[in-house]
Amino acid sequence: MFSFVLVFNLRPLLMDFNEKQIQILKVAEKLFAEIGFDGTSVRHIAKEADVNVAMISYYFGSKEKLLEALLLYRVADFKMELETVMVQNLPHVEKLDALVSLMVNRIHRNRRTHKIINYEYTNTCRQIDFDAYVEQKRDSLGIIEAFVKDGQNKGVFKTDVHTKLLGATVIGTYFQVYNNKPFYKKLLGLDSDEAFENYMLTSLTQHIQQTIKSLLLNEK
Amino acid sequence: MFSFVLVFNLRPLLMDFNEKQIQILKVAEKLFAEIGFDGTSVRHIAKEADVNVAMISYYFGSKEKLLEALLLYRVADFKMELETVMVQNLPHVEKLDALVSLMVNRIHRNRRTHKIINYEYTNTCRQIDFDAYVEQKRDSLGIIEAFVKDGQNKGVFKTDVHTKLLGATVIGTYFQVYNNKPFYKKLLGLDSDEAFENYMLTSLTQHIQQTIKSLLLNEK
DNA sequence: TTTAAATTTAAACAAACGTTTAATTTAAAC
DNA sequence: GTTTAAATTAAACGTTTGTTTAAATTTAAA
Repeated sequence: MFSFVLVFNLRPLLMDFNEKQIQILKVAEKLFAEIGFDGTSVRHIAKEADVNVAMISYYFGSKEKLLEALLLYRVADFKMELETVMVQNLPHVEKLDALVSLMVNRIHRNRRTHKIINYEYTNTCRQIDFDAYVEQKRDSLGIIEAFVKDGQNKGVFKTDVHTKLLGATVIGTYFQVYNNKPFYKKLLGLDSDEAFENYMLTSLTQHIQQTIKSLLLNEK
Repeated sequence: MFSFVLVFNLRPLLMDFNEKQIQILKVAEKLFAEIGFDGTSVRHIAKEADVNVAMISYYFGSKEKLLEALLLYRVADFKMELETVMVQNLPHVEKLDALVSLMVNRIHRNRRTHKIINYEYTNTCRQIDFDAYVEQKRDSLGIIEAFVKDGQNKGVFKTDVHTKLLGATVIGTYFQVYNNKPFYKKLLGLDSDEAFENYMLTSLTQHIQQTIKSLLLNEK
């Protein structure tokens, strides 16, 4: 009985999209991220996904609802499972590193959808539902805040920190580099997309870890 | 003879736009930033700027060239005059604060155009000239790098820092908050646009200063 | 006052847009 | 084999798009 209710509550999160629908969603994600929501035509999506134009309306209802479906499909994966790091019996310093690393990895994995959201979230004309995104964001920052407070109570973390802005520094640094890819590729001497990708997951991650640690840790 | 050549070289930077042209540019900047380049129609710009639609083609040639004119018009103001801070006879710590403060203020003043660039720079479909932007960015980072290196040589700054990524952390943190304005307004309990604006120029600036300082300064 | 150039306008242009239609094909159930 | 629903298609829908045209108006120099 209980599991029955559970299934129905999770249904919109499980999102039983069929193969063709997922195919469309993935192409839409790529194109929306690359050339923007308004810059991408449904015909372009249809062609790239190798389906008829009408299929988009048939499956999703409209272009806007396609975007909403994409958010529904992806935002579930935004969940960072910060708790799995939190419950580990690690020193605060290492926990902090693990936390930042997890954040960067998750954002990197979903960078396209994150980029779309960053573009569309403040667009007041559109009527897209961002509640799930906002909720995820709030949850993540809440867990971080609790962790920082705990560290502060135990005297490991500094207290004169804008805790609520730590997440902005992590994600912001990532996206400032990602959104200026050609510039940073040249600046950092990365001559291939693979080298850039690799840099994001090693040196950049390390820089962000270092940033957050030096903000929070009392000097030894 | 020499000044003659100089005038002609500076002409595209001086940008002798007339009042009506500037009126169009300002409206375009606002709309491009709010609803995107593709989301904004030339008729919308014309209506808001109270001019005939044809005036945009008449003055700028096309919608894309209007964007290029806007970049030309604004990017000149991106120049941060970091040198004026640099030549001051201040301790490195205070100079660092002044530097970050100047960066945030400049970015804030030009946030709309910066936002447009962040959206369009990686859009491969469009054929917009971003050379001036890239050059400004490179110059600014170059000056910062030199300053950091100087501080490191004098033993004031740490050496194990990703110097080339400092700018990304400053600008990235700013834009992560700015691009999620509704979210952060709620999170930070800012109930008006004025309160948000004020927060950006006080607490957020302070947070970024603190971030960069704790990355660079050796503990006393 | 005349003249020529610059500005402004309403209307029209073809192309592209998101969406719908109605006919056809596919696939599964009976 | 027939039936029924789902999937797929090409074509057409009415708008909106950026841009151009050609006429009208304004401006400023002659």
